[in-house]
Amino acid sequence: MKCFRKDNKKTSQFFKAGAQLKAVSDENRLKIICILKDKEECVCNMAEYLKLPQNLVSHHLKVLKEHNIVSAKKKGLMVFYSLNKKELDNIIQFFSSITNDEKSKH
Amino acid sequence: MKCFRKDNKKTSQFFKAGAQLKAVSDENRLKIICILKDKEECVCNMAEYLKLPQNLVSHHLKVLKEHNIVSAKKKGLMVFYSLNKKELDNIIQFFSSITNDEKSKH
DNA sequence: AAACTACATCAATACAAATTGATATAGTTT
DNA sequence: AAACTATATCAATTTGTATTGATGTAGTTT
Repeated sequence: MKCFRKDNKKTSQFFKAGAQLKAVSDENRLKIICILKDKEECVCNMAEYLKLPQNLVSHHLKVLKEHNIVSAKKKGLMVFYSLNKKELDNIIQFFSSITNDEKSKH
Repeated sequence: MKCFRKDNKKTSQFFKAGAQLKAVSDENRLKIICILKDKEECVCNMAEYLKLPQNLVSHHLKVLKEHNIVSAKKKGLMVFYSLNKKELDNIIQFFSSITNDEKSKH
């Protein structure tokens, strides 16, 4: 299996891709991504939309930020989050690449 | 947030999509998908490729099967698994759809 | 039918992640 | 500066999931 023969624990492309997919595969984080689809938004609004406590939303945003899926910028008291579309595209592309073999493209 | 206002727990599209993404976002399961990318394979070969115990591979295959990502067919003693590419495409499409807003297509 | 092979299941364990509640911090308003 | 607001962090708890080891089962070979 040449596609993962020399994998080495945490450095494997599969480990990294899995971690990013995992970051994205939580129900609440998917909803956050949906909220941020076409606008930036502050934490308190998202908490209201999602009907979730503020600290929980903060936590999920932290996870997304750690995986470079969202960015934050502070404006006064509030912190506005936005999507890093490029990173999302990368995730989609990696996933597509390992699921679509060449042979089936005819 | 009209995109999830009427969500009802386990029936939400976000819950379902999250569950499927979760099924796919495990390192070993990504490797299994990679193995099955362009051929079907039996459990014992996959276990050897992955250097994982057979029962663990069986477990991961079960998770993938529960989410309709792989199919199994028995041939004699062996069980051959194959990818359900259509389901994978669905996952990719759902994910693409919530991440790519219309406005950005100009 | 006994021994063997490939796979699945089950119970136990270990590990990781989501959620909650309490508190801290930074900036704002009065 | 005191009170307030928005957010982040921390510790504790709960929940979920991966992994392991032992055992069961179906089909095969001798």
